[in-house]
Amino acid sequence: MEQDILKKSYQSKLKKPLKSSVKRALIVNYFMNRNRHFSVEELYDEIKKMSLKISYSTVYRTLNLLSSIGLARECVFKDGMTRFEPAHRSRHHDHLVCERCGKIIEFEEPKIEKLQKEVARRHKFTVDWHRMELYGLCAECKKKEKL
Amino acid sequence: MEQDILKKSYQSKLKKPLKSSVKRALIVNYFMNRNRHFSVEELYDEIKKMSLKISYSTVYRTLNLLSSIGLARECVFKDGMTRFEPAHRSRHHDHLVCERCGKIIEFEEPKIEKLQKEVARRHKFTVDWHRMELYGLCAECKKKEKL
DNA sequence: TTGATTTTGAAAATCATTTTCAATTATATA
DNA sequence: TATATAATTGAAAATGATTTTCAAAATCAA
Ligand SMILES: [Mn+2]
Ligand SMILES: [Mn+2]
Ligand SMILES: [Zn+2]
Ligand SMILES: [Zn+2]
Repeated sequence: MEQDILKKSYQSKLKKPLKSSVKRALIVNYFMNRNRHFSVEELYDEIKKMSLKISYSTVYRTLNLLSSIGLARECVFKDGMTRFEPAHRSRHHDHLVCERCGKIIEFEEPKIEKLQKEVARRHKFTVDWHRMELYGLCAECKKKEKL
Repeated sequence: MEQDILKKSYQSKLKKPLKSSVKRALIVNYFMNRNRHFSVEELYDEIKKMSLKISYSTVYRTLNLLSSIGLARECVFKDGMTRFEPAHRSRHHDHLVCERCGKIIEFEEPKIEKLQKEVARRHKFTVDWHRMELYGLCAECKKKEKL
């Protein structure tokens, strides 16, 4: 099951034994089967909906764990809330964020990535990671706008 | 004095009269004479250093005011704290952020901006604003690294 | 089983920022 | 100049997402 991936990855990096647990299994399961961003609240509500007990502490702890071992990617958009996405489902990408409906569109643009490296080189800067977000109106919201 | 620019701009947009005030003058004065980002704490400390009384409420209020009428630009980097910069001192640009020493380098890269527009068009998305930050090590920190 | 260690959740803490509200101040007008 | 009106201020409380604390519950190795 999914917890094994976690255990292996976790123990190899943090050398602390992991005990298996029902709560963590739930969270990891939700996580592994998502292929897009989700907020902490979204995950929390989903588990609550199945009438299962869970606390925010545990949710945050587990998500941070996944993040610390590189299984989860974190993004913080304009609204300031942390969202997570499984790193194994997609490689690096950037985001278009609709300020009306909140939709998040992912995109890759290798030409931009290349130019970013060029900018860094020009400043003798070593880039570890970056974020790029374009905010505005998505096609649907623009359509509604016109009525 | 500087408050006049503010008053004119503010009243034309928010049609509420602005009374002049010593505290606001201090903040606006600091703001207008900076040509790079500063944190709220930085400004607050600076005014305190001149042994002048000021409260964070007033600092936040005034900075938000400058922001709301477009005189200030806000950026929130990885650390989650809001920084401000005077909009009249420079046009749009993006940032390199050193994760070691906190240095912030500004850059413009028109080729990237053009490609961003292209991405947006491809998704029928209308971009209002964007942010792009490259995080890593600056040249100086890299040098120290090697010792 | 036992004993050691990890996990959990409720409640408290954090921390930047905002809000509240009563007191102070500026400004327009009489 | 005095007064009325409206804006400004700051202390303290509120906010809200996230983290921490800590005692109780669960897991696991021997
Ligand atoms: Mn994404
Ligand atoms: Mn800048
Ligand atoms: Zn939309
Ligand atoms: Zn540096």
